[in-house]
Parts: sequence; structure tokens; C-alpha cells
Amino acid sequence: MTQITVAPRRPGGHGGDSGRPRDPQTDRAILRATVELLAEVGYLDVSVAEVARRAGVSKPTVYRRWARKSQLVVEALVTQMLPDNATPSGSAGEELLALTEQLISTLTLTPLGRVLPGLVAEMAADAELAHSYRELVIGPNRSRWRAAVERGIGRGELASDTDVDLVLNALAGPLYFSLLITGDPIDDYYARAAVDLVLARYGTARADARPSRR
Amino acid sequence: MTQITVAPRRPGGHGGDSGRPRDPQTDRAILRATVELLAEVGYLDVSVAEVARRAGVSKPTVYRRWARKSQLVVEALVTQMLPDNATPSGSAGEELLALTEQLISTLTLTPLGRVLPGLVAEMAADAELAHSYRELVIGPNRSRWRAAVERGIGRGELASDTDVDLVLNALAGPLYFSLLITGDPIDDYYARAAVDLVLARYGTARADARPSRR
DNA sequence: GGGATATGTTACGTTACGTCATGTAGCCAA
DNA sequence: TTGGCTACATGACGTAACGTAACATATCCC
Repeated sequence: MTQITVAPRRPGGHGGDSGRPRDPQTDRAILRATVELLAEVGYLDVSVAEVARRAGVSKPTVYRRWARKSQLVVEALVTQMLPDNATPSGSAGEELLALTEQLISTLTLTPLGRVLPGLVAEMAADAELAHSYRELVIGPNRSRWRAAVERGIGRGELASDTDVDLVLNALAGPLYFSLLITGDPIDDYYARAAVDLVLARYGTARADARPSRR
Repeated sequence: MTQITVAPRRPGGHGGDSGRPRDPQTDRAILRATVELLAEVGYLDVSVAEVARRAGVSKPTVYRRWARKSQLVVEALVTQMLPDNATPSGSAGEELLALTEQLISTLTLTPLGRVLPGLVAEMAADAELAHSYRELVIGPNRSRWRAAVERGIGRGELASDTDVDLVLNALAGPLYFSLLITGDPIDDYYARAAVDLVLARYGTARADARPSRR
């Protein structure tokens, strides 16, 4: 996950190397201001004008880099994503538990939680944005989950007919559901309970070194 | 579920019975136009002006009844909700399966699916709206699911320590997740697979009259 | 220095929200 | 029948944000 960017604009269709170069500091200042504002007021109330003001930059300078507010926001989010937490280890149950807990952290501790509602609305109306978001944020995450499940199957801890997508959705879905729809707080024991649910269905005898309590 | 309305406005703070009465036809025309537009263009691109035009009504007439566009939309949605599908019957597994399938229908066949993304954004920014939506749409539904689970516990088909909220979220969450975030289509076998997941964890021996195949 | 691009400033066009003012239409009660 | 009250249509308005354009200036590379 290195240096991901969303369609950095080159006005006039050129990608020219001549002329005055862009100030990289400006890019950073804009992204920083965006993250800051997102955390304060959420997606809908972020205005490009205010972002520009805080970054000490003019509005056209923002639009020269990102064609739409939504793209700016996606890229700002990517810079805030928590790093991959070390290498996988432990049983399938432990791995899934760790991934679920990390997702909870991301949704809870980073600005993502405040941003997601507005972003969801934009994604529904802007296919390109939806694509970016899924590719940059959702995709990489899913790969890690998928890998964990497949390792579990390989070790015989999960049944060979395990429905991978169902497992991912069963663990992640309720989190987004609470965040976006019901507004209910996320229970401290959610991760464990959800993983138990999955293991009860797809876990094999060998998986009963699982970290559940009941 | 009879005659639910969202804060019908009475201008000037009066709830007076004097003066010219509102034309009930006008209310219906506005709601109908709203549903129609929602289905066509989704939440974000619904404009009150266009709603008014289609309803053959002026803009202030709309605002006289609903203080905000979002409230109008919620009420329009309520009129579109599918009716309770008969009385509960069958095993806990069958009941949950039926409820899940009905939720899929609601999200797929009614305008709710197109509306939800935009509504989610508004709810995040408008606590009052969120409250209305949860009370009018989410709440009644949840009660039915909860009742089904509790009947299952009562009949001994579900374990007595069944985590009711977890069950509801595990069945409904992934649907919203797919709809709002991943954009993946909802698999035909989702309902059955998800119910299986729940029964594997919370079903008792007695529940094995369950309608699962494997 | 000259060509090319970035940047700031300022202004603009567009859209939609939500409100207000005015005149007219329709109900009720005295 | 008359007066009071409210609904309604029309048209205009204020506000706010998006996204773009024009122009002058700054900064880079050759």
C-alpha cells in the first residue's frame, strides 16, 4: 500500500513535465485540511472553499488536483487508513477476530465513520467514485480477510465448502449496518460473538482451539 | 401500522380547525410524485421544485406540510412499505427465512433501495430525521424479527442464551452492506445461507426440522 | 530570457434549498 | 351575509455550495 493517488489532474490534458511544478506541500496541506474538516463536520458539511481556506490555498488550486470533492475525500481517507497490522498468525478464529477488531477500530477511531454516510450517498450517484472507493479502501481489506479464510481452509480449521463471501459479509456487514442505519453503538463483544457464529457453521473439530468462551 | 405521519406542519404554530382546510388530495399527489421521482432519480436528485411540478402544486404548499425534503421522503417511503405478510407460522428457521426474504424484496423491489444511500447521509446530519426513520421503518420491522426469535426460544428451537440483536444484525447487516458499500448483487441463496449460519450457532436439536439442506 | 505551467484573486454561472409577499379561493361561525 | 381565518399559486428573494473562467503573477526547465 504505497503512494496511492486518485486521478491526479493534469489540466489541459497534458501530463507535461515543463513549466512550474506543483508544490507537493500544497497537496499535503489540502489533504490535511480535508481530513481535519471531515473529522469535525462530516462529509456533507465539508465545503471545498473551507478546505482551501484552511490549507492556505485557493479554490482553483484544489480543483486543479481533484476533479470532485468526493475524489478529494476518498484520497484524504486513504492517507488515514490504519496500516496493515503485522503478519497473520494464529488460528483462523484468531485471525478473523483480529481483522474484525481492526475494522471496528477503523470505523470508530478514524474519520471514516463520520465520512461514510455522505460518501455512500455520493457513491450511489457517481459510479466512478464508487469504483475508486471500492478499489482503494474496500478491496485491499477484503483481500486480507479472504486470505485469512483460505489459510483456515488450508489448515483444515474451516470446512472446505466455506462460503468465503458469506463469511466476510457476516462479519463486516453488521458493523456497517449499525454505523449507517440503526445508529446503535458497537458492542464490545461483537467481534467475538460474530466470529463464533461463523465458526459454529464452518469450523471443523480441528478449529476448536478457537478462542471462544461459550 | 395505521396512518403514520411525520410532523405535519401547521404554520404559525396553530393547529387551528378554522379556515380553509387542506385538500387531502394534495397530500396524496405530493407523496405520489415523490415516490415516482425517487424511483427515477434516487434521493440526491429529487428536488422539491420538481416534486411540486409533478404534483401540480406550488413549492410553498409542499413546505407547508413537510419542513424538510428528508421528512417528505421518509413519509413517502412509509406509504410504499410492503404490508406485513400474514401471520407467523412454521419453525423459527422458516420464520427467519421468510423475514429475510421479505427484507430482500423490500430493498430490491421498492424504491427504498434507491433512496437509502441519500437518506443515510441525511440521517447522519439530522438527528431528528434519523429518529423518524428508525421509528417508522426500522423499528416495526425489528419488532417482528425479535418476536420470531423469541417464539423460537419459547419453543425450544433456539438456545435460551440466543443473542437476539446479534441474530438480527447477522441476517440484515450483510444485505445493507452489499447495497450501500460493496454494490455486489444479493445472491439468491443468501437468505438460506444466512439463516443456516444462525441456526448452526443457536439452533437446538429440536430445530433440526430446519429447512436447510446441508 | 523564453516557454510552459502553477497559483492567487476575483468573478461568474448554475442549482437547489427554504422563505416571503401578495392576491385569490374556500371554509366556518356569528 | 359578512368577517375571520387558512390554503393555495405565483413570483421573487436570500443563502450556500458547486465547479469554472479570466487574468496577472510567480516559478520552474531549457
